[in-house]
Amino acid sequence: MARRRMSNPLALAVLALLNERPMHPYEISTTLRERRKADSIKLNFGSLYTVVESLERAGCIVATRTVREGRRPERTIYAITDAGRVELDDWMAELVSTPVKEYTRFEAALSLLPVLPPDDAVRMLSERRQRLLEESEAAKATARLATVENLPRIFRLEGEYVDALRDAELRFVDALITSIATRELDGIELWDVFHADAARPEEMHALVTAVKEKIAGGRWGELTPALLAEMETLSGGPAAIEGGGDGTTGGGPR
Amino acid sequence: MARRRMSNPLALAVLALLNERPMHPYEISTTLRERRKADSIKLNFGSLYTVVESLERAGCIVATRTVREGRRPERTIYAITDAGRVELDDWMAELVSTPVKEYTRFEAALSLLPVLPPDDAVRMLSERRQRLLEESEAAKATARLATVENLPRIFRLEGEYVDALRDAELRFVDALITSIATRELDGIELWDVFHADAARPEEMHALVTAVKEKIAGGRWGELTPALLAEMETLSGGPAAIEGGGDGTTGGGPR
DNA sequence: ACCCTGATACTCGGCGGCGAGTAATCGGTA
DNA sequence: TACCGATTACTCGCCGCCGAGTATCAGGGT
Repeated sequence: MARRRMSNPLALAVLALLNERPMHPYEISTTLRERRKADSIKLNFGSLYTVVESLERAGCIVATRTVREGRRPERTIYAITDAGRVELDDWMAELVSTPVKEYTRFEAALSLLPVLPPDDAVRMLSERRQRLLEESEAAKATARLATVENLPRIFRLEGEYVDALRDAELRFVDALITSIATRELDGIELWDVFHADAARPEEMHALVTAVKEKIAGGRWGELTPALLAEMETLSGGPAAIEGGGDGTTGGGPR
Repeated sequence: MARRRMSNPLALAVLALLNERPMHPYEISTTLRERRKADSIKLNFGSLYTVVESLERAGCIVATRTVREGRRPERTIYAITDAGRVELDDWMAELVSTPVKEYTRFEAALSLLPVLPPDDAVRMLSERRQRLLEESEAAKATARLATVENLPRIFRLEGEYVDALRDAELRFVDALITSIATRELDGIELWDVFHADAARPEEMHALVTAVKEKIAGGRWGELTPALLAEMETLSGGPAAIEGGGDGTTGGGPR
């Protein structure tokens, strides 16, 4: 039991299917597609065979027999082991009970949004908003159809989850667009400045540094939960961090 | 320009920083941490150097000079190119304007939730709920501190985004827990049945198959937007898909 | 004068993901 | 019967990701 958990959720899906009955990898893949699991768990052939092999090495599954029908290629049939069943339960427990940070592209883009001129940002955010609206409509239609077809909600939980997240993102994008367009967004004048005067990187850098000095007395980039805790435990004034600014490596806003 | 876009958002962050001024990779990494970008963009040393090398191959950045201070290891300083600036803008535009499906662990877990007994599921979901609540509190505190410290909202957009998503997830989990605990969840009797009678995989499989037959006349797994569109364009009755059940592998449409 | 810690600045080997490629068979058609 | 495309069932090799490891130096303490 000294092994580290696999990271690919596809392995979890494999365990879940083999927990129903033994299968060969190709059947696993078709079943996954048939049950729409592939919408929630990234599936492709290469990874599937990699993952199966790795599960076998870990002792979670065993190749029971290889069958050949006619002169078709051999099919290796795998079955789950007791260790595999334990792993399945443990892994599910961990995934359900413990939230972990996931890095999304849009979050990355938002953190770099100031590299775009505000006008462009509004235009692109509006495009995103439009696309999200369309997806949301399609999702609602699918949900209606699911109801009509008597598909119990149990089998659509993932769908409802992504729908909920999409709607939240939609509201966020909506509000963001408005606050930029109406120029209510706090700090928008800084954003303008990055794209107005600073035609050359050199000047831009000077501006960024100047801005930095004005925020929190140069202690920018230290607004972490850790710092917060520190400030609250140390009763009294706002925690004089050693030495004002550092000067050297100092960079842009954030 | 015949190259395909890189997939690692870290490369985007590198471009964004080099757009301010030339740097060497290690300084990029420290700056990224300093500005808290590493909270939104996965950063580690290995990937950083891989990504820099790959950007250089693509002509987006160039090594301008290598400096050595004292007998320290050499520092290779990179600068962005015109092609790199174009790439930066294009990539940002794409990320902001086009939503793409991201696979999260929790979505995967939800899609496999029926492998857990309902009681266990409630317990684990409650644990998640608790953890999310704590994260949410910490986030609110951080936000307050940011306000106090005069950090303009522009530089906290990513944070507000993840906060919004977390709150949405919290509401979803809350509702889910309730609907399972009160047994209002549609289809919960099926869920019970998986864990009640079926002590052995064989019987479980029989049950699953039986259930499958009852849903939408065996056409389970076909509830896709594509099918929906098809049904709506073909005016008239609910689109008699060719032949009732297919029996064998049944490949769902997609 | 000596050591120890921490920051600096990468290097390297392995592993996992992935998608194009392969090869055989089945079913329908001319 | 000959052919074509779809389906079945994988294989292979590249490349990106990653984190532990390495080597150097500055600064502070004793």
